Amino acid sequence: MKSNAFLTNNYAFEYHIASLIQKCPNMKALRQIHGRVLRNPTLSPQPCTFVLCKIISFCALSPNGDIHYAHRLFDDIPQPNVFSWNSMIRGCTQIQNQSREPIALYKKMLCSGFAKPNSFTLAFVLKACSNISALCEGRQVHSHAYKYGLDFSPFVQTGLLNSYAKCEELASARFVFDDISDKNLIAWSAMISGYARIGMVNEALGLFREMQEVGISPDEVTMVSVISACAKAGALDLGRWLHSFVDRKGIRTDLVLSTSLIDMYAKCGLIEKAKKVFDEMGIRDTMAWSTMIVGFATHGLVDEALKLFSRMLDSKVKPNNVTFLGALSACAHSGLVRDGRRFWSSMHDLGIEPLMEHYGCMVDLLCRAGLFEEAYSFVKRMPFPPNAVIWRTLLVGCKKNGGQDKEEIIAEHLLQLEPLNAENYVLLSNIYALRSHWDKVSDMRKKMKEKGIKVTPGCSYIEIDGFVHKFIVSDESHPEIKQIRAELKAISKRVRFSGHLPWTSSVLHDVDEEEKENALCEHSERLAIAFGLIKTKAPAMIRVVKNLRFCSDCHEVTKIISQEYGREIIVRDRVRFHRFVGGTCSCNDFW
DNA sequence: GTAGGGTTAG
Repeated sequence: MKSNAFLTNNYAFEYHIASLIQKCPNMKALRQIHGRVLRNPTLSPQPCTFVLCKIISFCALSPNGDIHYAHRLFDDIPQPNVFSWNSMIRGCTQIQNQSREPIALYKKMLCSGFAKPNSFTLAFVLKACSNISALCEGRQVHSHAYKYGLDFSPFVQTGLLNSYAKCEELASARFVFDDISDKNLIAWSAMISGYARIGMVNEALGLFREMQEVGISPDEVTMVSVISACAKAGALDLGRWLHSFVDRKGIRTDLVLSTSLIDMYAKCGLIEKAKKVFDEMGIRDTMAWSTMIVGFATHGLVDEALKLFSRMLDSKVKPNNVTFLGALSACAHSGLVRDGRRFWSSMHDLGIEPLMEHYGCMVDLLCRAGLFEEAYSFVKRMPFPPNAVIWRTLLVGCKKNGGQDKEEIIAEHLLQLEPLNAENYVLLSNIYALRSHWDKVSDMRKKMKEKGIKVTPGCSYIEIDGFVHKFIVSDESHPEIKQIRAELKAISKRVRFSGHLPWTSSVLHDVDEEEKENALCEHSERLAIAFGLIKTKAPAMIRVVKNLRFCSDCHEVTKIISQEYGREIIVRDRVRFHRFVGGTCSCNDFW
């Protein structure tokens, strides 16, 4: 039996070692401490669990640690306690956030039968589930929370909420949230971010108001979520109001919050304001620079984007693959082939490996510039198989710039990779219609029917008085649909009177011209613009966000509306911004 | 006996 004096000495040594580990700067120093522990006779043959846990914890969690070293030590423990399991689970999540390993470790822990999970374990493993959107595993952990009586831990609750939200299981996330009896700031923020991430802006904003009604004040993290929700929905008025809220309440505008504001202003069409927030930042990281560059690029402001890129290099902040995507897409939107090529080679110089998206940008750049053959051979030389986006870009290139002999082979690749994507069939159908290959047009329609493929419905958002209205193509559900239809008729008349004939080739259906024209009028962007014209008075600007590419007839009509109604209209489509003023669009019809 | 939830660009 150990004497009390021995125990005291032992504890004193352990605490001494623990404090050394706490101050440990790197693995070299840690190894020395480890050696000292191993040489201490009072702890031999096996250092006591407490000290070993501390060592494992450092190796697994410290930024200067070494997860492999942690693994080796951990594997030598016959019966690890819950603390060391937790350190390993958390450590693996930190090192590689897309890994399944933490979940595998958790399963091993349960199988080992020696350690019972605690609230830390579940919180860590839930984080790992969130990272990889593992819904099944998240659900299992949920049942374990009940089993081990940990369902009341606020950490486990937010962990569960988050893992459901990351899997876009908002109903389950909400179920967990509603079940929390004493909701703190973190729980509210987590729920809000869940809604925000999938673009449910009204729900996010509703909760944002509710949390304040029950006396919880949002902090900078909450603000980032709601502001990014506005960015997604293009809700400028709400976004502006949230910005003034930040100022009014004295919420700390940190790097992340500033970046979300830049993104929000850029995505809501107010690029000048985005620039102002950017200019006022004290410190800017890669993400802040990239957000601003991508903002300029989507607005077609290529000079600004490229100048900013050089400034970024001057200020010694390293660009990453997103920064280059911004630069390359700026070039693509403006047909700057030489600059695009320059960026492409400087990526290699900086050791940034081009990803699929970068190849996509280059193919887009070459196709838009009319260099179809070059784009095609560029794709042929890719070091990995091209994805559907790249084949589709090439196909659009064929449609505009010849290369008809390659159409069939490209179509084959595309349909092989994405046999169920309606967009491909619509595109092919349009190309065949353009070439008057009516048999192939009807073949496409038949294939879609056989496979049960539904076209992704076009959907547009417009914010009026702090509420985001959603319109789906041929939508009947809006409460004011009657007035909207009347307005659409009036618009049609005025547009026709100005000399525009509808470009009915944008309509796939095999129907007569009048029906095609009607179908065009039902496009979601038209419904949203008509609603904007009803609900606001000139000269108020109209801002619309669309989930798909702008339809070419709607683009033409919007130009005319901007002139006829004296309105500035900004439409953000899936790819970029279109700013219509006095009958012209900022994209110069190059999109 | 040690530790921890929510946030930004494509």
